[in-house]
Amino acid sequence: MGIQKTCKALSDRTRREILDLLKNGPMTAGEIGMHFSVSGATMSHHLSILKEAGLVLDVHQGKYIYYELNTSVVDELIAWASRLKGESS
Amino acid sequence: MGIQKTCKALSDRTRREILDLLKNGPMTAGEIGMHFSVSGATMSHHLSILKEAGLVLDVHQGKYIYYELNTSVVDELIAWASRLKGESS
DNA sequence: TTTATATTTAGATATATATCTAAATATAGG
DNA sequence: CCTATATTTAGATATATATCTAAATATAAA
Repeated sequence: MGIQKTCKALSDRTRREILDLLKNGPMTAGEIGMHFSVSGATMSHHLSILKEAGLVLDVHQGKYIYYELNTSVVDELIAWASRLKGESS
Repeated sequence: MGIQKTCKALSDRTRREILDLLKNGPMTAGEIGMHFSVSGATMSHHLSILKEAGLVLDVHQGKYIYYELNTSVVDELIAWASRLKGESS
């Protein structure tokens, strides 16, 4: 958590695109991976960074792990950026 | 410009702190540098990345270069984050 | 023009990161 | 238990980045 991890997580294009995908609702790691031309291991790496940053939550469901967007951390980013402009939120 | 350069620029702690300093108004590269324990060359590097991202503007004034926060790029970041949540702005 | 100050650029280096393949772990179903 | 599928972890590698010192550029002032 924290703005450091949030910004680092967002500094990679693939990870931002993962978040864009998750706007439409939770997806399994495999489903997410199908949208990108990277190995499963690389996808797992990106997901773990997004999870560490709190930008996604993971829900274990049987054989699958569903990932979903965590908007509260997005709100924290917006709040940080707003303060830069001297605004309360 | 673009969200890629913006996020990369924000992914470094020193650069975020520079932006925080600039909330109080424009400062010269030297003044900014005095707040950090890095060389002038390193400070110049950070300022160039912030400038490339459009997060700061530079105003040459005689022997000095004043840097100031460019809030319009901060607005673009906020807009991008808001769209992640499915909001218009 | 010469000297001093402000800032950037060049070149080097150590650390961080994105990626891969191969192996390990977890769960489901026969 | 055994096999198949989903995902992660381990280890390797190439690129990117943050930092430094030294040199270059720009402007001001003597």
